[in-house]
Amino acid sequence: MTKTSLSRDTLLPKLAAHVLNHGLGGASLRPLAKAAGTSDRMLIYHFGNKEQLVADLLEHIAGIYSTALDAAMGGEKPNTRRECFDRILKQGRHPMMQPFMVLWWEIVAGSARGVPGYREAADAMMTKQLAWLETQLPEDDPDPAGGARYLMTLLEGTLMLGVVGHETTASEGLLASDLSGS
Amino acid sequence: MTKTSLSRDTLLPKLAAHVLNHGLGGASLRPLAKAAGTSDRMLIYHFGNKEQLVADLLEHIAGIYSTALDAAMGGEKPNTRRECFDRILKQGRHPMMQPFMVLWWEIVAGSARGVPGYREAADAMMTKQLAWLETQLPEDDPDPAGGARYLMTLLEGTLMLGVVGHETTASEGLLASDLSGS
DNA sequence: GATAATATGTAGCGAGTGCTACAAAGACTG
DNA sequence: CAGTCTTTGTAGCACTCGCTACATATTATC
Repeated sequence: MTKTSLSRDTLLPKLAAHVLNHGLGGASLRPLAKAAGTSDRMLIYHFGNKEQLVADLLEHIAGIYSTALDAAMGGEKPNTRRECFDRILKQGRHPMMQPFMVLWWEIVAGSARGVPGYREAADAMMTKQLAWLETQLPEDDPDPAGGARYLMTLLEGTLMLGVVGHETTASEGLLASDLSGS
Repeated sequence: MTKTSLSRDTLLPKLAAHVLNHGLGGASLRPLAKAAGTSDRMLIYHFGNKEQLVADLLEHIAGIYSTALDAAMGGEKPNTRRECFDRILKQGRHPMMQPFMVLWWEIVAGSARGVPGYREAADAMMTKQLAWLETQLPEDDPDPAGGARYLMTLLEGTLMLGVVGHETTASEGLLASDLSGS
């Protein structure tokens, strides 16, 4: 088991990197294997079949995201929800985050379609992000749990509109009036 | 041209029906052809290649959606934005709408990934829906354009959280306090 | 009715898919 | 050293993919 799981854990980061750049649904064994410096034969050997590979990969990516969020924690807290929203939105739109965002929408779509493993990964990532968002709210926020969910709803809606080419007027003009308090 | 486009127009509804039930990205020519009562050979003949077929299909589906929205228009207007939000959310979560919603997230994901044709379709559908949403706002709404965008952001965020298994606490608790005025 | 344009069926190509059978090399254990 | 177990390479299978060559109907035009 030690050797096997060690190999799997060695493979997963490289596979995840490839998936972040080329997508998850369209990925096939041979390109994945080449990206990880091995063969399709060995991927099946280590993961059993492709469905399991995808499931493990999703779990691994959720883990990456989780640790990234943990690393992003800390620093001075914002003073208002609006400030919190803007800060996170800016981070979400950062070019560095784009491969992850693209993959995120693919995961959402797979979750909606019922592709095995996708919903679990999406749920895990969303739960983690909600917990993280709670810690990012202003110190004096009257309802951190509810506020995090409200902000997340607004955030994801805004990001989605951006993906679709409606980042401009989307929520910009409106948030000034509605994002103040709870 | 007449015969050709007539055949194309005959095919498109059946193709769209199949795509709504089985997805767009994973659809391949032979199953599509069988669903439309023809052959892969003829699909290529009528559309040139698969990319063009997908583009035409997306445009056709956007058209379907547009007319569906037009048909849904009318009726008494809601009295508050909150009422408007609830009504549309309920409609969006209706089982009858689910195939369309599933496809919608696939289109969003394709748009994010840059798949040819997806972004245009997503943009068209979103633009149409925003225009429709403006007409659905309360008569006395102080800022219909902005309000539609705000509601759309909230709506799409809520629907996305639902797809991912977070429909419960998502925005429910919060909307009471924040959705009142402009 | 000859000719041409349009429409459709049959068969298949080359590439890619997930996955497996077989064999062999290496490592570990008695 | 013999025997066993883990890891890996090679080759290939049965299948699907988008697409095309070729032949043949069907229809329109002169």
